[in-house]
Amino acid sequence: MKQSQLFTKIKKEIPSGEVAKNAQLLLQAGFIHKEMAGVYSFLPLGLRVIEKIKHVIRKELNNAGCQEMSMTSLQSKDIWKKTGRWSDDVVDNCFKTSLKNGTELGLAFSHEEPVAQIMANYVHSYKDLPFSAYQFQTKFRNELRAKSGIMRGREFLMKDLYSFHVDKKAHDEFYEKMKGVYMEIFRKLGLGGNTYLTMSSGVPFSKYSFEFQTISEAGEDVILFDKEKKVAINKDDFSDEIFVDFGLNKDDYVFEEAKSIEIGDIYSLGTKYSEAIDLTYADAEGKSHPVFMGSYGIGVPRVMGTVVEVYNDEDGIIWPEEVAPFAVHLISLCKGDAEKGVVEKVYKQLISHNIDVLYDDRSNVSAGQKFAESDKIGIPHRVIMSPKTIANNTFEYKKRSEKDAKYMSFDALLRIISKTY
RNA sequence: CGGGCUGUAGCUCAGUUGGCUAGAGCGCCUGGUUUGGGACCAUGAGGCCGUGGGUUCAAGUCCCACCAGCCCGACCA
Repeated sequence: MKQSQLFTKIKKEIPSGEVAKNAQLLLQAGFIHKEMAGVYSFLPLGLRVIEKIKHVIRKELNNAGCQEMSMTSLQSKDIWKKTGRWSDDVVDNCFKTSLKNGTELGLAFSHEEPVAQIMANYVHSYKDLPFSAYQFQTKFRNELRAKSGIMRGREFLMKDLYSFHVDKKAHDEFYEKMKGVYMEIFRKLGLGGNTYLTMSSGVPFSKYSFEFQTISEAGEDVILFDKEKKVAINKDDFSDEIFVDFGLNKDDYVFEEAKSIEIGDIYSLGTKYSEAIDLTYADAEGKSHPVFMGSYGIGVPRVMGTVVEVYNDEDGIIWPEEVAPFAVHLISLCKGDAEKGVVEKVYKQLISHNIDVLYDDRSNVSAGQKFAESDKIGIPHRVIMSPKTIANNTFEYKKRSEKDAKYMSFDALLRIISKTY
């Protein structure tokens, strides 16, 4: 894409009214627009990042045999009444509205009930199990207080996966597998190094669950973790009891304490929802049993915000390659028509190699401004073309994460850039 | 939902004990000089001073209410 066509602009000042670093950097560089507290629109650059994150998640889940679907945000209160979650005393962050005729509706904050309701139409026999289905879908949560930029929104895109098994044993096997799948997702998203599978207290219907916590000062949680052994426990749940329950010896570990961001969670739901919704199957003897369920969430904007919190410097964002809005920022410092033509050709050549490239073709902007803005956007690879480099028949390449540039041939450049694509 | 802070130009902000026609920087328009780390000169446009009420000869400034934003706390399936 040509930068002259991009309607967003990079702002010089940090927007006021945001303390969260992720929101500051993303607003400043034109990735997002704030509609109201906790509600953000995604502009072209921001949407590209969202799509990249979705792509990584989708690929891993599909590989794991999960099926993608899409459920609705509008839900009738009846199914939530079945599980008691319509009551404000049970779930206090549900947005509620109504039809013209007065029928009450809720905006889905999660989809355990709807998905169980749907599956009740298709699951009748043990032969229909197991399976798992997920979606990327907007969730609405009436948080008492929005904070942390895009990391705790009132409206946000969530990947929610639900699993369906005949019994706990079959479920547990899948649950264990998902731990690995999730870690692989976060590794691919660039968060592997400082993300910990963390033991935590569960939802009311299972004593414990696991969270994926990324170490960051911007976090709202605190975990105790053993760096070497990769064991972590949410500070809220750190007790002798948890060690006993997991069969671990507390003395085997050296725990550090750090603030962290919960970027994912996986829950064993048991039969709570299937019993309430009447999602049952017949076993080989014809006896009826409730389906054993699990749910597995990743907040997509929260992952995006976390990446920004983890990867930035005083000049702006530094996107990991897997989630960067573009792979290459091609910056032209040329003014003459002939030289501009050369850059244009390189731009097209990169595209023909299937490389996402943002081409700063603006001719009325100073070099310094282009560099400063490029740093803010944070595209991992930068290629600079100037009359000098063209005359020398060389390409100037600089990584966003490094200070110094290198000069190389087009082929060498291509090798570096296309390594991850 | 409790406590605190803040709403003035597109953005970041200044605006004195209430006092004339509302200020700066950035951004934007126009013209010119520039071009390797947010260049410079000149010119111009741009305001319901969050909303409503009140006090006053006079309100951006004081008072009340409401709305919105931020922070701390509580909350976070």
